[in-house]
Amino acid sequence: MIELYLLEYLVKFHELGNLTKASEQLYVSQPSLTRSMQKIENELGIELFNHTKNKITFNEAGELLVKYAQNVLKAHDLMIEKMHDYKNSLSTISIGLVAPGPIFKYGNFLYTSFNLKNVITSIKKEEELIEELLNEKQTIIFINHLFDDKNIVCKKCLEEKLFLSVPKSHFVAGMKNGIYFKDIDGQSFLMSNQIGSWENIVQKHLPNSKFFLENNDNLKELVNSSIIPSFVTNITMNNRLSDERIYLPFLDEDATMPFYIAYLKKNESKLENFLKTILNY
Amino acid sequence: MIELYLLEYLVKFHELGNLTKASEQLYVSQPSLTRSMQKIENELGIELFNHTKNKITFNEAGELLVKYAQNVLKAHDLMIEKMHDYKNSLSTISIGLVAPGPIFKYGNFLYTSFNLKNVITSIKKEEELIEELLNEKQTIIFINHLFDDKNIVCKKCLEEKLFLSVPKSHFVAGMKNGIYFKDIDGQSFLMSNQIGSWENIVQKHLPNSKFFLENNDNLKELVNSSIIPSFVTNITMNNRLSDERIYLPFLDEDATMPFYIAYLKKNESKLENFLKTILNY
DNA sequence: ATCACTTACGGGTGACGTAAAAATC
DNA sequence: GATTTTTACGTCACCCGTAAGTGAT
Repeated sequence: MIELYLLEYLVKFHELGNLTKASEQLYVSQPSLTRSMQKIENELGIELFNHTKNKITFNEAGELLVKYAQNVLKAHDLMIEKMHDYKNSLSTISIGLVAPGPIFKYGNFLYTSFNLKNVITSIKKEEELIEELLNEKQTIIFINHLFDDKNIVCKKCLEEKLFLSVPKSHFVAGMKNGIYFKDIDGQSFLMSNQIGSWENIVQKHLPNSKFFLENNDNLKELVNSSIIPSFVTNITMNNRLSDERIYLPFLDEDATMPFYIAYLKKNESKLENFLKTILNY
Repeated sequence: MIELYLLEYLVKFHELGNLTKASEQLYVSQPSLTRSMQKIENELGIELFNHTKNKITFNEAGELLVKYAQNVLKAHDLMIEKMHDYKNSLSTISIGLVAPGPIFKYGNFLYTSFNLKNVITSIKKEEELIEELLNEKQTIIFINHLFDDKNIVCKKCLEEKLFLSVPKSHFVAGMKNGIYFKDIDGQSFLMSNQIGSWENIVQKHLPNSKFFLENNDNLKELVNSSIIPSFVTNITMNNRLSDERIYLPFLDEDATMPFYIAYLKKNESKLENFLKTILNY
């Protein structure tokens, strides 16, 4: 058996054409390379090089060996790469959501509950999330309805409630008990472009309104410097409170969005810490 | 870099399911295998096994690694095999002949002149041999005519002369000076089935004769126990002489067959010993 | 004189085997 | 009690680096 380190030396020597240069790149001494090449020749019992007094070059057999040695090293490197990928996948968790609320609420716990390097979150339709959970493309999903399946655990974990955010000067600012969608239909709104299933709800109940979609990075700043109404929820409110604005709860039933957490039964033990944390929260 | 011996241990362990059995087949101690498996785990930084107190089994990552490790070992084995094939080809010489005479005459020198494991001889038509020599499918060919080519060396080396072999009772047995083909046309003959270009000659000059073709293994015995005429040559005569028979030279010009040895100029140095031996013989 | 390869020599890492312990069946 | 894995420990192989040697440019 010709060990990989020898094949590595051989290929590097072939690449650079002389032992001295190869030894520098391999961080070994040059005599060590001489010995290694001799060792390969002895082990195979085939002359691989033309040895002259101060020059060593590959003969036909040596060139042939290099070709195959490269394949062996490639196979080894692929193995290492795939195992690292696998390891990475073990420390990666995929969270799927119908709306971003649960991430705002629970995001921090993901990192404290696991030894995670990567958290992948994606907002998708409920049916798609369920399919991906069953295919193990998602580890945890947050959906709006109870889903019953023998392989899945699904529990209610959260209610997100919608609030209207208006400047104090707005004509509805005095309605402290809350308002209904119909009271403000036709107005224009600043709104996040990543709200998932909330989008259906506001468009259904505010059919005559216009929405200025912004990504989350810009939204808060825009809202604070504008008199246009916008939305917050009980979850996002902590981050977005502004003294200049009044926050009025929507009183419609649809303005309360339930979240159900779902995961594969077989992952229950892995997720134990996280589940304990969020369900008691 | 995970060295091949570790991968070999891993795969054998996977194959046999426990370290003790694997250690027996690998001719190492069992603790050595324990250490090796730990070493792989450490090097990859991934848990590969379920360690219980007296049982160690592969987990998902371990199974994955085995798959890739098998590929690496396969690549290594292929490399070794191909290099051995190459080595073997270096110690193989192909001799092509238009007729078997030169092999009878020089065969032994092939083995004493080279470090040969394999000598491949084949009897073919002259044109085919020349083409194969140019394609390097033949190392040396023996043909009946001088062939001129800038890459080829071609020299006369041998004359083979045909003799009739008849029982003492045969009607031509008294013609001590020799005979002509025409004197015995119409007779039946025992003859080797591997005579190459001699076949054309006897069939041309003995158009009314019948030939019983036998392989060389059987021929001598058959001839000795029969009264049927047969052939020998100055080369094969040494092996086939029988007191019961008379050997008469054919006097026709065609009964003397010249042989020319031909080989590629670039191989001259490799063949030096052999050439020196046979050309002076 | 410099460069490139080889040989010689001494040192340290690490892979090995033996022995013993721990745990399961 | 037998089997299997793991830990402990001492030994030895072998791979390495330094230094010196040999030719070639």
